[in-house]
Amino acid sequence: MQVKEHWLDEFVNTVLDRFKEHVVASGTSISGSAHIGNIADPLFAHAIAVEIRRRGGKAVALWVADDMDPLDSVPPPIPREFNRYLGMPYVDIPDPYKCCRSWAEHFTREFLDATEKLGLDVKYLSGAVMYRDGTYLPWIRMALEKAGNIRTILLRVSGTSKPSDWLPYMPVCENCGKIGTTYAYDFQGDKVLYECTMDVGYAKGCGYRGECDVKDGRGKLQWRVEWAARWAALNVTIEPFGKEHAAAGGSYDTSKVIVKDVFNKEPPIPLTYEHVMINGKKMSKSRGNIFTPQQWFEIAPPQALKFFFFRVHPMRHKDFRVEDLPSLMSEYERAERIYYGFEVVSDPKLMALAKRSYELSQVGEPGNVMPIQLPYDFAVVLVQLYPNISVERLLEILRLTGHIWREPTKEDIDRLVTRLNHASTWIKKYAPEGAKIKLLEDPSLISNVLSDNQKRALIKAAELLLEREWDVNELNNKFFELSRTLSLPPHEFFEAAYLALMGKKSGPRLVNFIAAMGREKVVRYFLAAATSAKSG
RNA sequence: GGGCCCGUAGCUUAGCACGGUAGAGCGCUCGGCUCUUAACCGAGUGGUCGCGGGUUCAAAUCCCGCCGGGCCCGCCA
Repeated sequence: MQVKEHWLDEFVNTVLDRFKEHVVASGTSISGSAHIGNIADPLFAHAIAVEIRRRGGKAVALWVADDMDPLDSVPPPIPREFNRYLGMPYVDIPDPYKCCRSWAEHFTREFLDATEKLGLDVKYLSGAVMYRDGTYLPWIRMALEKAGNIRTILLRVSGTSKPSDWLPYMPVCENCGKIGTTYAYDFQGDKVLYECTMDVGYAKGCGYRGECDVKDGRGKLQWRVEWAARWAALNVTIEPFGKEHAAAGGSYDTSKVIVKDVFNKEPPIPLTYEHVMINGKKMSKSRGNIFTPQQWFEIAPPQALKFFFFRVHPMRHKDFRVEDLPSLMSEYERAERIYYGFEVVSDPKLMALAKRSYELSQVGEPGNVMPIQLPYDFAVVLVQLYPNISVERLLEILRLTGHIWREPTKEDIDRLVTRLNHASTWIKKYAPEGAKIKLLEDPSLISNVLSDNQKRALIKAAELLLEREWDVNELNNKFFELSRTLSLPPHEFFEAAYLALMGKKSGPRLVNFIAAMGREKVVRYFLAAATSAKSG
């Protein structure tokens, strides 16, 4: 039986069967801060291109910023004053954060910053620039000439009926600057006649009538025509896109007919994917219900975000729950161990898939030696026990716990420190209560669940702690001795200690915990838990 | 009105294109590490594969129909 290939490799098999040279396009609307789901487009485009090249084909990956689109809602936290720009193209709207020349530039930079961190080698193109520099010009002219044909296609494929004078071009209104509200009804040569009279819900036309020269780049093609024009202009052969475009009668269905019948070119091979949801709900820029790559990079490395996408088939639903990040991270760490042969999986298929998912998730080539791992969930405990832990102390602990199996390099140490920072941010911003190490407010309340023997042990332990500062291993031995002296099974002593401190039966290694808390404070907790029952 | 995806152990899921004894991880339980405690190791535990039909010697897998969950298109991109 043949080993099942990773879905990406299977996809590349099918595209290489068609031809050996490819242009892989992707595109994103610049409607605000991107969310992690928007990364799928350039991520897949890049990975496909890399794999085609690896197999001896030719491929380039593109990412187009759809920056001529009209603003149709102002996403939080951008102030409501920006409602006055509704209907205008993103390139003409000021930057809400005032650091860039325009809205488009700001959010494009933000997006490119994320693709760079993810190591995505995608060629950046701007829609607005392509309208200005003539890239789209031949296709705009053709679309105007064959507008009747396009109207027929829209009606037949998507059931959208347009008036008989409708043209697939949206000029920017010279008077009010809006692009979403203009209606182009006639043209002579490159001059398009329009009236700014449309009411599109989020914006209303100003009533101005004018004309616009398509060579000036002050306008855009209607989306489904634009998409087809982009394929034609850039010779796109492959494009990943979200399933909203893939529905029957949706934009892919329509654009593929337009590109064939109107532009006389072939549509790209699609790779459709399901959207990423957050906490079981759809991410929506306009509702502000998003998780951004920037937020991701505060709590986890870029490789893990890539892994999130590559580990499952793109058509599967993916739900990101930030409180479950540690389990995603441990899956990633496991894939890393499998990749480097430190862990063996009995099923060769699973093993191959884990390796390949790991490999695809790297930024650049994977290193020769496995990085020293600090499991995310362990990091979460460490940062809570030792909020300001030094590198020396960290290495000492990791040596004790067996995580360090070779001399750490500078890169290893950087990764470990980054991991601690990530874990610490995660704890502060997103951790569920269960992951937090929290001391009891009133340890005396716990006394009624403790046995007399457990209370005696806590008192003895408190006395021990008062004696002097102990070495952690020494203290650990003392705790075992103490339990035996009282004929108390050691685990009952430890349970009592955790109950007294946090109201739970287990916790991080007790002696470390005590060292982090400070012994005086621990003594107070132990005594309170052990004594108050008699008085109350 | 139309389309897509998902439903497999308490949880997360692999397997489904090409039918052949349901497989992991987490959790849980127990044990080990002459002393263990949110770190390490081992074992055990656990599934009417959403439901009902059909095809077949044989169905988680193929076909039809339902149910439940989610998303999308039909307005704009």
